[in-house]
Amino acid sequence: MGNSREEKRADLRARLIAAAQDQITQHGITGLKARALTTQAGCALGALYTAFEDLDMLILHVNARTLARLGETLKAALPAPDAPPEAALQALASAYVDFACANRALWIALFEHRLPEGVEMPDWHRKDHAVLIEVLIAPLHALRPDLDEAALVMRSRTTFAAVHGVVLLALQGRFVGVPLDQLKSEVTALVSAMTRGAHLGQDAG
Amino acid sequence: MGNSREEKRADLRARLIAAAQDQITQHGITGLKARALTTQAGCALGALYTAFEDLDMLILHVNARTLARLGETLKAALPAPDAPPEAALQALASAYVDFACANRALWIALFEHRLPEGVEMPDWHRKDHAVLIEVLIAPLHALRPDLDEAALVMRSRTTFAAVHGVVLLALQGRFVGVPLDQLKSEVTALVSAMTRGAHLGQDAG
DNA sequence: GAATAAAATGAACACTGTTCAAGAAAAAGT
DNA sequence: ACTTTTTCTTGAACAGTGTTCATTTTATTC
Repeated sequence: MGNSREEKRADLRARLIAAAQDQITQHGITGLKARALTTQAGCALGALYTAFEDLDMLILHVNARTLARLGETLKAALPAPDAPPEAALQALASAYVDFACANRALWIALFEHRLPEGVEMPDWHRKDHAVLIEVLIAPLHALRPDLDEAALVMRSRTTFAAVHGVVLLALQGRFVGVPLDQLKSEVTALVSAMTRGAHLGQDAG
Repeated sequence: MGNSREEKRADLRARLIAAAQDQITQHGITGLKARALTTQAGCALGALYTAFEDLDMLILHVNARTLARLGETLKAALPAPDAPPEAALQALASAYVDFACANRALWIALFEHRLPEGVEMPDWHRKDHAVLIEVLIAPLHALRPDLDEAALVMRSRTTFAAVHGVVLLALQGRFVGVPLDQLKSEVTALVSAMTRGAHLGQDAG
């Protein structure tokens, strides 16, 4: 049995990720503490640092899993490819709101967690974020066939960020945020306006 | 001289707020440390807690000043009241982007700072956030005269949050954020689309 | 100018994330 | 099967937080 070492190590990492996900779900990202985490995972405090570089990297693994789930949710929400682009964008926005509400603390962790100053995000995690915008390119292309690939990528980021901003301020409970019971209708209205406006206008991309 | 006490106390508070603002500007909100702060303010560590309840409340005072400056910037950017609403919204968005870029760390502090779980924002600071949305009501009313006051307030929050989301992800340097050199053009395009779409459509408010 | 009240001080405390010498466990050698 | 060597695991100790509070210093009052 040459893989007992690796098996144990993989098991420890999995237990730590699961415990971290549970702690974030229960107490938010600021409530994630190394001691409570390792106790729940059934290992010693120091074991955390044999499995991951530090707490930040563990959080990145939790975020990677959340992003993967979110990506699948968005893809599942896409209507048929020949559906009108408005329908696709509304379905994606609706699925995004639903996911954020149903996975509140984990979703907020995606955007509130910040690496220490000077620490760059590792490459393996950068790509995980692409799921947020890649599904937008096809409907936006249908809406704006005049834009080239680069402009479409930019417009995807902007479109995502606009919807994201509304959801974020609402779920953070900010004073200027929309109340939760009006979040879906406001997002629908925003996507509706953006879609009609984009359809209509041919601004400088 | 009965006011020597109060004068000193007010001076200490002012020095602490100024030092905190400077520290946040230089090192971000996570780089604000009680010891460095009090050293720069020229007082003892414990003096901080005679002037403010805790560090969080001091940050709220810094944020209040930032919001006041931002509010004046937005009001100064407003065109004449009879200007077309598109022009007003574009001017406000442009001023918002400029302010965020020119006061990056202080602006980010407005939205990245979170009170400890269970601590509610004090009343005196809640109202400070209103400047972000109150300037939007008039142009949105011109754009959508069919909406009542409550719906206009909601639409103001949503419109603000949409622009805010694009600026936030860009200035945080998130992977899905728009690059800084394209931020203004993308925000312009977003406001343009939202404006035309709102002008056109009469969705359920 | 003494007595009293108020405020400033910084060492000490409680709680973080992280490290590392010491011990336990596994693998290799004979 | 037992020893040796390597590897991994452990949790006490460390460095860095925000916050408190007995003590000292300062301001006000009589």
